[in-house]
Amino acid sequence: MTRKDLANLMFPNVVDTIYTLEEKYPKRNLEENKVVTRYAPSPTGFIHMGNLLSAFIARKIAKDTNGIFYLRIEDTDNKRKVDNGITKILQDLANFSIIPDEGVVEEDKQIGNYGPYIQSQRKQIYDVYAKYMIENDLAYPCFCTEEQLENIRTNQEQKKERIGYYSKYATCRNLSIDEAYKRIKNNEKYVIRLKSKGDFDKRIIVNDLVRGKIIFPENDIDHVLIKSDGIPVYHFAHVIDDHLMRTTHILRGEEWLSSLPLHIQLFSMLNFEIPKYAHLGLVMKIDENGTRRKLSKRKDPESAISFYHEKGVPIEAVKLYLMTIANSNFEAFLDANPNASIDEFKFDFKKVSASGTLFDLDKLLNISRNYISRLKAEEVYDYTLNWAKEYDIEFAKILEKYKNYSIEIFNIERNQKKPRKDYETFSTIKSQVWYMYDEYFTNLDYKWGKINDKKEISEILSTYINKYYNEEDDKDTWFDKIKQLAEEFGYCSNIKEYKLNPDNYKGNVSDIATVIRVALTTTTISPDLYMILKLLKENRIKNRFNKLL
RNA sequence: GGUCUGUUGGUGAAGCGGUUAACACGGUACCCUCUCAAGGUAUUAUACACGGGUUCAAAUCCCGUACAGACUACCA
Repeated sequence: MTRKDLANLMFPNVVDTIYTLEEKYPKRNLEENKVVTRYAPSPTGFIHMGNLLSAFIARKIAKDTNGIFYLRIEDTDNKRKVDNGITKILQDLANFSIIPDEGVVEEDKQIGNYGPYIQSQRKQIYDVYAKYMIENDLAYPCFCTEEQLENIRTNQEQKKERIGYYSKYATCRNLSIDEAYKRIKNNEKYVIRLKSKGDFDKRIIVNDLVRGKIIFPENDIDHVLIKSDGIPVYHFAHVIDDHLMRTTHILRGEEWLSSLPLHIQLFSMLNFEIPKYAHLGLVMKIDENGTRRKLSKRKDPESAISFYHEKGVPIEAVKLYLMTIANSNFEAFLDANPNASIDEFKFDFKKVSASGTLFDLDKLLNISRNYISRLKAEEVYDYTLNWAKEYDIEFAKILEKYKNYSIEIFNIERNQKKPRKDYETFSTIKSQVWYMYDEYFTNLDYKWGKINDKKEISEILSTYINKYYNEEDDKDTWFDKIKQLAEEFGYCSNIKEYKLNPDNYKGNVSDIATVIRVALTTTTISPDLYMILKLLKENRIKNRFNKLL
């Protein structure tokens, strides 16, 4: 019995060889500096912030060099698969205009010459390499049961030894070929393990694009390569896929750093060229008890992309935020080039923070606020309407009914060098403009300011509307009249003067303006009162005043 | 237990052997002002985890400690 016999028994149907695969998936015909990256998620539900960040960067560096960004689906774990997993991923990506050049582009559509791009469809390919490794004594079948492995583990824990299947603990590595052959013939369950030649006392130096040189002990653990169901584990699939798909740069989270020695070892054993690696810091959050921890898909709603959709944060703002945490000099770049797009910014690995970034919702919302402030009123209208259609139908109907009027509302103090920044997200807009719509102007709760005497309020309002109000007035005329109104009631029309001699007056012009403001909006806080009067027009102003007279 | 990574003001974060240790968000005050927002000005924050070394010089290099995180699965 030879290794070849054993390999044939284990893989009777393999037709390709490692050489024919090299021909099928040849080196990409790209210039030297062009980068091939990928995003390789598992279809386990929505995309997590941290993953989105790495997808975002992967696409960015591919685009920066006119290279290729592709999408591969890593679905080797059946237990964690969810329904429509691929569609969900595609949707989230599309929302952020992260469109793959190659790979999986629809639930059941793949493009490109390096496929299939779904791991569950690549079994024949993995088998070729597994067979090769068996033949060449680089891997072996292991028949250990769960209990046996458990025993090894507890044994090691007791002796305070390193945990894992290695050297003297790796009993199956010494099984004879005949024995293994016989047991497989007998239909015994087995996995295929790496036959590691690594020495834990020796060091290897690996290079990471964001962390620089890292020194590791060599890997001496006989990791599982192929599970008992015949499906490879991540490590094996990663090495084969990224080689065959000719990925040049691997971007992934820091959680993979520890397995890098294994991956490098695998690349070398298979004579693959080693790609460049960049391990990104994890996206963290502060826990209730004040400690930092990885942003969790399960526990933290803000880790879901949909959270921002629901909140009405513009996607562009999320992208700007991601870029600022991806490259620390992006903010400075934006400062210097306020109108530049993200595409014009060059990503630089040297500017990636190695420590985990704390996810900062305030910062994101601030970016959102700034972004919205730079939009045109029509754009604000469109975005808000889209948001409302999904989350506030009633408001959506009102927006549609009063389209032009709404745009004028959104336009208040917008067309100026420094526009107002009071809309944080699209979901907060309604609470800031509701009073401009008569439909919402019911069940009112007036919050008066300094002047709260009903009689005085009535007198001020009726005097204003009868004696001073004129729809045609320009802003200066309007304000002059407000001043006159103030004087008439014994309030100072000049605030500076009032501040000098407060005792000579009942109050100042702002108190009078506030009465009008509250009568129209119920609140002392609003945008430019002149614009509000302009938009409401005479009849509606009178109606609102009459409610109080 | 083992391996690796990280630690700069309230937060994010520059800095890579010589700096008054940037900048942004936030906080505070004042100015502007019909309110608010914005804007302007100023201000704030005891900021380089700790202890050793190397050096004329260390936030920056080395070692140790502490803390945090990741990995240590037939999950990715």
